[in-house]
Amino acid sequence: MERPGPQDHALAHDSLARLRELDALTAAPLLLGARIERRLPSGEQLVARIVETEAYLGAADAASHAARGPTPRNAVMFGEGGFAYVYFTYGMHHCFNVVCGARGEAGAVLVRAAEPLRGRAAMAHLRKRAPEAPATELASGPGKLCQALAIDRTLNGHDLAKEPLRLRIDWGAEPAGEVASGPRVGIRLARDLPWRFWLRGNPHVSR
DNA sequence: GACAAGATTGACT
DNA sequence: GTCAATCTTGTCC
Repeated sequence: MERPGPQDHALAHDSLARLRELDALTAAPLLLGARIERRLPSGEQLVARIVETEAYLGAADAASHAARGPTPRNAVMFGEGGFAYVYFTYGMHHCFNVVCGARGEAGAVLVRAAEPLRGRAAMAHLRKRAPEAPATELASGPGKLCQALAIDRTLNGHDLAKEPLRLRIDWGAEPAGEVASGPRVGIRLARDLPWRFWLRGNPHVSR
């Protein structure tokens, strides 16, 4: 492969363009191993590697926010792939999703857990944990991940090819480990669908 | 305008 | 294992 250079940004953008061609169910396992890069207002760069995802579709998925059509909250899910869908829930937590599919079709991949690669001390601070807190406590759940990476609703609809929140996907990479799947967590409807994916044995996976 | 539920987490028995 | 915290959103009146 080419070494990183001026085309780096363009390549990153192209890699996200592929998300517009994939539905969330196809993309969810493929996003395992992808990197989230978050630039804090201070300039510090945080990096984490995705280890757990869940797929949410549109009308065909009763558990999805988009199951009953567009609303102000889920509008981003109906847009084109490669953008962030961030929502607030339980009065205190945010959840970060990667929108998938073409404009008009609803779908997103919930990023449930990630492995901190860079900026662990800053993540611990954002999580209100001691600097020496175990890395497995920092982003091992959707709410924790958003707290550790300072992701909130101001990033809803954000283009993930751009600062300050970027997603880097190496589509050609070998799977980062054995991919396991099972029922999604925390939902009431459609609990039988095995649309949750994780890297088996990875200690940063939730629960 | 009222109200129930929620793609969670952390503390506690 | 159980449970409270906390508030936005969607739905129904």
